[in-house]
Amino acid sequence: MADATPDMKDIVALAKRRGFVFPASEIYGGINGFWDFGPLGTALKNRVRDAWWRDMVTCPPIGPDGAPLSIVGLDSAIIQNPKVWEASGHVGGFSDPMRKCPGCGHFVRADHLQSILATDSEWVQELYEILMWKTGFNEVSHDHLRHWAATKGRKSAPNLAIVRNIDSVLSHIPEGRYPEDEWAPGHFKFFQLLATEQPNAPSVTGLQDPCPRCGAPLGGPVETSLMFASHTGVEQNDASKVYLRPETAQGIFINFKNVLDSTRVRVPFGIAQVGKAFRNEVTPRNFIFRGREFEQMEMEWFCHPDDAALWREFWLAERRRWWEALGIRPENLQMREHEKDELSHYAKEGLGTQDVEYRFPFTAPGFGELEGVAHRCAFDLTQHQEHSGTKMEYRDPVTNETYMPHVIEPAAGLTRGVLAVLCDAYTPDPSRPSGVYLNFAPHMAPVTAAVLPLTAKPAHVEPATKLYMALRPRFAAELDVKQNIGKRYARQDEIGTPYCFTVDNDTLSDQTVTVRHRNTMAQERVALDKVPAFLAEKVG
RNA sequence: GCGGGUGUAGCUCAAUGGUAGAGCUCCAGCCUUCCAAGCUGGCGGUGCGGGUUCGAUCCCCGUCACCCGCUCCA
Repeated sequence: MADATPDMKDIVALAKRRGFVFPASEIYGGINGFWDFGPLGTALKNRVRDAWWRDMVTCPPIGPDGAPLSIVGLDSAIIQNPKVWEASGHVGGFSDPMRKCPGCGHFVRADHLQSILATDSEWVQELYEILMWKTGFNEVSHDHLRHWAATKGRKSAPNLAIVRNIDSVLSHIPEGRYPEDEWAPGHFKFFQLLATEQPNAPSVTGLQDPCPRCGAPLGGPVETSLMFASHTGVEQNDASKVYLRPETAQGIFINFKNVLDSTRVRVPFGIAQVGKAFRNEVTPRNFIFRGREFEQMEMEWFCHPDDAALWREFWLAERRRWWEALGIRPENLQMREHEKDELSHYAKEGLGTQDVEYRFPFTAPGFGELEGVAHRCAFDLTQHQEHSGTKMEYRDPVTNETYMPHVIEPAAGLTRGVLAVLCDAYTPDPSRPSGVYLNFAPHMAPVTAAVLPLTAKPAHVEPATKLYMALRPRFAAELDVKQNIGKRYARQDEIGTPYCFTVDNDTLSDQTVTVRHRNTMAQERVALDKVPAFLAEKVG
């Protein structure tokens, strides 16, 4: 929508009502993080997927030098040898140690605790203000601390040790000036002191870390993992443990040599794959935007390290262009460079990552990720070479140079792509009976054409059936006979069918039908035998 | 994982500690020459599990799902 942002509730309701997306396992109460695609949702997803495959593998873009790129397809197993995920860094790194607060139940990432305390804690901010104002961070005053703990601190940090037991905590906080000391106010250790009642008690091992929200001493790190685990074979033990892939990319890297040896590709070239991936997200949210099972469209572009910058720029532009070609409004798309500290483990050393983002209704006015274009360097091939002992280096047949190729990875979310296309098409229109229509680009619409006899009389149904049979082999066509014409138009509006062909009495005399255009509701007449050509022109 | 909210038919909503209703949709039939029209008929429901009660959709507890806000998002 260029104007008002549509309501996500309405989109979810329409998606279910018309068979795009259903809650998974709905009759059993559903299951958090999973969704089922209905008939039209499947059709739409296939449209997006097929467009990607066509534009990546069947007919890849023309490269900077004017020659078509070389990209081949792959479909690897969802379950791989577990060593794949150790080598890729997912088993070790795809988990964040979390710490739980026994006081308020707050869950905080262990490695972010200091920065969260420094910037996102209400009670720390209060202390900052008091200490800044009173002493400029240079001095600890028991009077100030005592006053805060007895008043404001009771509300903002009720479980902080100094609030619960002022005298005991003050007794081990030295008073005075020590600007360079690590205990100085503003340093992490100072807040640890405030959170620790008896630092030397035998039952307590050193200083406590306070909860940013309530001040209670945080519990130890809890191991979490975003990896779905399963077992191969009927015996379930550590040796049989396997993982469902959290990304399709590794299937490509571990087949790098196979593809090289079995096809005639030469660097630079790409390997593309579409498939399911699984992540145990902490909080699945926002409809199908973040599910625990989702689908990816990933292409790994292997190139000479010296050319990585060139190809990165190429793919950044190309991928944004591609999303626009799906019919998504350009103003709802943006590119965003990742900050240094949000770069993935495999992209730390490279030229950075940029996302293609879409303005989803639930992120508006902000944007949410559709696709990431990452410079993975030689990280993955190097890791697999080390872990597997298989040489992954590439020997250029012309120059005889041997090197580890770098990888530019455009990794797109198919599931998110479907959501973006759906949201972008959703167009409320109070002036029409359905109140809404889906403004899909004609080539993306699940149903391209509906053939509608004006009445259910044989005189109308017979020519309509004939037309439908002519369209069926080439186009996603529907024949709908039942109900009055208005209801049928309304239904086609709601599922986003761009063209309806209606057979009426005039058809019988002059062999023409009306074409009803979805967006304008305008009608024009077209000869029966010209309908296939009409559609072919519209959907390419 | 935390806090708040919601949960009655496919959808929108009503009602009551005592047989759960309407409109629209959908299906069948009639009628109908272009935008959910009209007539007749039909399908279909209290998220799930406990508890209190003679009796629970309503009250209580738990659970599940969704929404909002946190948190998280290699």
